[in-house]
Amino acid sequence: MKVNKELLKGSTVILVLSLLNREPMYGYKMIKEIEKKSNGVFMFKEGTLYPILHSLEADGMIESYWLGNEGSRQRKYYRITNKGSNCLKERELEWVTFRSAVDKILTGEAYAWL
Amino acid sequence: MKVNKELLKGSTVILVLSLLNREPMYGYKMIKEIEKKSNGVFMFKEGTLYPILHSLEADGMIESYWLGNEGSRQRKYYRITNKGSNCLKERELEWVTFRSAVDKILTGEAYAWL
DNA sequence: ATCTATGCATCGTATACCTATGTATTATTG
DNA sequence: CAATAATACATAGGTATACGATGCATAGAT
Repeated sequence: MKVNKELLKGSTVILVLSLLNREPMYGYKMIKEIEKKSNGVFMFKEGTLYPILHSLEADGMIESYWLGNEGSRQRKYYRITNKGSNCLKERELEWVTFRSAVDKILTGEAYAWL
Repeated sequence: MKVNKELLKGSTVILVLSLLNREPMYGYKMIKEIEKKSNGVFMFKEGTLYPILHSLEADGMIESYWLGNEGSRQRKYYRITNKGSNCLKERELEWVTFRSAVDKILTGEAYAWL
């Protein structure tokens, strides 16, 4: 993790949902994808990701199914649900709001939108 | 708090240091300033801010001094130290790194800088 | 044959923000 | 003038969450 790990808190769910919103994927692949797409900034640990996936599934945000290409290893794929898709939209808005608020304070700018 | 409070984690220190980097300030004022500058997105609680201030002071990032304008109420002002100023620079870089990494994943873009 | 990478999973721990609470002063308002 | 709200500092305890460590198993590389 290149950045303060505390920064990551609160962003994990949106990152996972965003990945699954593009295509169904299995856990291990997500870890690699997030690392790749973030240029190594985020390196999710199994102990971080799997509990999130289980929790998102319990909340009906994602669904899982086992898949194995003829005789090969079984992988547990996840796909996003409608509920999860809606949740993602809210979270994206939330992220933009959060990001501008931090930027505003860091730049010393007040009362300006985006 | 308009956004998921978990998002805030890891950003509190940079917000406090950034405020104090402009001018010395006392705790209660910081809470109001952060709320105002973030357009109400961040509403720090006393239970959040004061422990952070004490911790930053213990780490030598900020210094405190009591000040009361002729007979008025005493306020505990904090000013940033050189160490704190350097820390802020690192944290700002970290924030930009984090922000672009999240944005990259949300937009699905890979291998692009800023 | 051994080591590395893949792939899923869980438990305990540390961190850190919030809630609740306490105390005291100053300003406002009926 | 009394009551209330705002100001101002502080801390204890609860809770959420990511991480470290660990375990198990298969597949590929050397």
